Amino acid sequence: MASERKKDIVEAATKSFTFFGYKATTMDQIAKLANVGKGTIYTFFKNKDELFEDICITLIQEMKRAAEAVIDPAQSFHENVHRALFEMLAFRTKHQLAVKLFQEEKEMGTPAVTQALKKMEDAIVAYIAVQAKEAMDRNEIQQTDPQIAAFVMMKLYVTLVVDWERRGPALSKEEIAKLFELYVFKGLSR
Amino acid sequence: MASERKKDIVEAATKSFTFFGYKATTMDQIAKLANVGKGTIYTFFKNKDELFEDICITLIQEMKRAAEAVIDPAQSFHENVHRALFEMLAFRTKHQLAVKLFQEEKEMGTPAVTQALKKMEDAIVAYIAVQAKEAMDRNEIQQTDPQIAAFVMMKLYVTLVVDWERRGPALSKEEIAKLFELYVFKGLSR
DNA sequence: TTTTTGACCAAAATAACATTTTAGTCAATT
DNA sequence: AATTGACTAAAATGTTATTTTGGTCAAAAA
Repeated sequence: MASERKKDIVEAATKSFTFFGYKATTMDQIAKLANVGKGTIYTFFKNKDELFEDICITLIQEMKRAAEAVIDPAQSFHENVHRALFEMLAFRTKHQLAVKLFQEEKEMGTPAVTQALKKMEDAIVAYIAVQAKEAMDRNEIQQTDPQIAAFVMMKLYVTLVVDWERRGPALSKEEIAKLFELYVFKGLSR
Repeated sequence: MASERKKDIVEAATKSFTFFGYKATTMDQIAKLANVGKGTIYTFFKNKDELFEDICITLIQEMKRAAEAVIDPAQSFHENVHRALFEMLAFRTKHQLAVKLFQEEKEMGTPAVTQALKKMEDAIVAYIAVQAKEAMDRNEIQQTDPQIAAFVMMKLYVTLVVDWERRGPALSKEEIAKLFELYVFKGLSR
């Protein structure tokens, strides 16, 4: 089993990316944190970017797994969106990496980070789109472009969770869930 | 009537800000474009930033006027939002200044521009919030936080008009109106 | 042999310094 | 009283020197 070291490296790198961001994390730092010679990192990963991408892919997978753990195909799309939403709100407080990357993207615009976030966005939107399409085929929700529906949901999530904080007091999980339901499912019409 | 010159200056500055953005526009350039000595600008405006703010305030006022020209208090909130939305989509193609500032903000992060856009956002959200509040009081739409409702509408507008272009083909005015109605008023539920 | 290592190197980032550009002033001009 | 453009200090930009960092590889360790 050669990859106890690989695990150490990935763990150290994840910690460092989470605390300092992509740019401020050096390969020497990762090596030191992992108690490994720098060269060892390069036996597992071609370069810094590939190591970073590997970690991002893991993050996406974990998000997916977390969502799938609460989604019940027997339940309605509406109910599952609610469950997944709460799961993501909980996930967020645990996995600070995405939060840190979001921040680095906005205030430094590091290319590798921009690219990584784009991929995450793609994965999330694609995932929601599939669920939405299925719900439409089951005639559970209105017929509309599933890609756009997924994109709008993701953006609304960011709007309520991240953007709103700059205008008013941060919203509680319950408030976010209520508002998400209002705008995505019910609409303002009476 | 001393202010034929002031008008020239404001016109020249508006043109330059629109074509080159805030940072790439110099006071010398504005003076030359307006056929005016540079000092003259400073008899009307304390500094570059104040001149810029003045122009931004005018833009906000024009947007407000354009919206109010199509809004009919006798009509429903729903109908008025539809009208205002179309007016804004038309307005956008005319007044390229906001578009240019949006771009400069995203790719350069010029502080003065960030601040100006924040003010525009505030003005727009405040305006929509008042309309939404009135509609709620008339029991025309669901009771909810009008500030958040306004914020969500503005963000949805940006999502559909600007952000979506990076994922799929730009949406037509009609498509945008349909989607806006779907998510704000009707909701996905059947 | 295979895996690990850290001194080593080229390239990139940063700092230090020189040069140019620009916002804003004001004495002279109209 | 209004206008101007040469002028200045400060900011931006360009240039060069210095340091940092990603990535390599011959040697050491396993």
